[in-house]
Amino acid sequence: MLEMIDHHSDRAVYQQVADVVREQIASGELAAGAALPAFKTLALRYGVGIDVVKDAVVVLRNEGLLEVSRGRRARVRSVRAVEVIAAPPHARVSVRMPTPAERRELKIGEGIPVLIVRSDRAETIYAGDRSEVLLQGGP
Amino acid sequence: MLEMIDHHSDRAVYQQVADVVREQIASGELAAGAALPAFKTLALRYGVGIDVVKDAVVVLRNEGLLEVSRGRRARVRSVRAVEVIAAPPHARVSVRMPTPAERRELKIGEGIPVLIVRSDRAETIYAGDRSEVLLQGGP
DNA sequence: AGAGATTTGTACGTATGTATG
DNA sequence: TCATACATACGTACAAATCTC
Repeated sequence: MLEMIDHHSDRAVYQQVADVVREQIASGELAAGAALPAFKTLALRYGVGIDVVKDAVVVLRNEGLLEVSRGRRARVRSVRAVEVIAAPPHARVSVRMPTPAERRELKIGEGIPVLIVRSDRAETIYAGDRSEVLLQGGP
Repeated sequence: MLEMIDHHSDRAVYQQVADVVREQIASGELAAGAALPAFKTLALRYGVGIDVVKDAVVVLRNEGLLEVSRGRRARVRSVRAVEVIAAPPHARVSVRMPTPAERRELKIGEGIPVLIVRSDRAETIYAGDRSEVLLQGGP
């Protein structure tokens, strides 16, 4: 396993660790809901410090791939049921990361952006992992 | 200034530092394009370690509020010109964080999500800080 | 153009706190 | 109760990019 990490590469070691885990998620080797090995285990496996593993996990959490909470293993984020939002003609849809207040109110996890739908008067914000916008058109 | 950080609060110190800077950005005290003080300066100002400042900056970078690069001060991200994307009726719009490959190809900064527009056949991905989607109106 | 100072990035070490199982 | 596991926070050191003179 140690061959997978090159300490002399231009790419940072913690990014290399993130790359390996990201690929394992993409390939299905780590399925949705699966727990990662403990940080300490990963650190030993790849021959790096705990901090490096922690930094790699932060990267993947901020990509929306992992759910991390204290006291339990990091888990591959499950795909959530998506609610389809109907938007009227002339509505505009944009995206950004939520503020901490929005994350609390909408119960949005780390690494999940929000969808913002603006019509003539109203502006509504949706959790990006549970919503998608359907553009209604026609007469 | 030290009164702003409570080392005995339930809220983590690095989150408190992030809160202070976030509020300075929101209030305009730190304008778009403005450089933050050096990490070392902030650490002294708030009576915390360098790592705490670094962690706070990572939080704000991942919220899309700061641009950070080696050798130069962190800067408040400037609002970018937005290109309006016309989408046909029945197109669906969703959002997520980009993969590293997408970040490279579309030149997307840290903390910036992508907009995904799917019509019957095509799926197109746009940088979330430079694009918004407009539904073309009816007849 | 070049040298040196500044600043952030990365990596490792250590310790303590707190939630989970 | 107890062990496990992650979060936080202090420290140190060096590398690499940028800026200043």
